Amino acid sequence: MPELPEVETIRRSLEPLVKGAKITEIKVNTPVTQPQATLFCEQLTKKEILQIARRGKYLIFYLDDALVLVVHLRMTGQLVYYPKTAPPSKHTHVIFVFENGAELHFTDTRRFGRMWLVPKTETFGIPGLDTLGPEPIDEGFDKKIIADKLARHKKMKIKIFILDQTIIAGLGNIYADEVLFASGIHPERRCEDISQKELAALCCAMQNILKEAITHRGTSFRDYVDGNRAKGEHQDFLKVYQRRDQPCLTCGKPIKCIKVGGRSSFYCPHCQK
DNA sequence: CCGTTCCTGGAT
DNA sequence: ATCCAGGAACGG
Repeated sequence: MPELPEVETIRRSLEPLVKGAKITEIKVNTPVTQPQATLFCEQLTKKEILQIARRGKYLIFYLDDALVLVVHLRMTGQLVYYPKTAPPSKHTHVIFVFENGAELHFTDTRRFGRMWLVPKTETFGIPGLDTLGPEPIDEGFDKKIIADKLARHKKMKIKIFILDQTIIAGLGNIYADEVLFASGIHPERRCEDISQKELAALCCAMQNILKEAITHRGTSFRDYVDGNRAKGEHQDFLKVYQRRDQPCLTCGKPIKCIKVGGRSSFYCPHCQK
């Protein structure tokens, strides 16, 4: 489940490989594109990749000719670069072939991932991308940016709040649990009960943990790999996620798992109030 | 604002 | 054979 650190790691691994690369051919095996395959391929052929950016969990490929390719990997999506032509796997949905013979494969077992080809304008015309909240690892991200939103969602559980991409961009289930543990906040606390001090701690934990996870090249729990198919290391540093019944690394009491908003939520009942 | 849906592979 | 994993869109 690529979240901000994983998507950023993919961006960093891919950009040096495809910057300046010219697309000579696109193969679409599954309808995961917008517009549909024929138009998608037609518009993308002969375009050059100028740079790759990221917003939240979205990858944004800037192309010449004022076109933008946006990719969301959702749960199991992968974007892998092959220096030479490579055989597609069972779940390879889109292949970009470059002038130098290299290929970029989009594979996604669960087919939740999506690609959009849009003109370069101020907004992308992609609802989830246009409404994204602030980047938690940007300079100047702090509690002032989200304090008003916290006040406007009094009854919302704090975990649901930080998972909401319109409030903060990039957190998913793994990092939401890790961030709440680091700030000593129970995932079911209501926004109205979060103090200013706790909000500051939460923002601080977000920046620290997401940056640390990027340093570790992301969390490879099952499917995630970067643009070179390399796994990350951050799974070795997780303190609560997937650690049900294991001792809390702070107090030694067993980690609990409950459902919050239908999502499994790991936390320490002693350290998180 | 909550629950359901999409989708497949792995666990039970 | 059935359940579960979860990001985001959608319906009530």
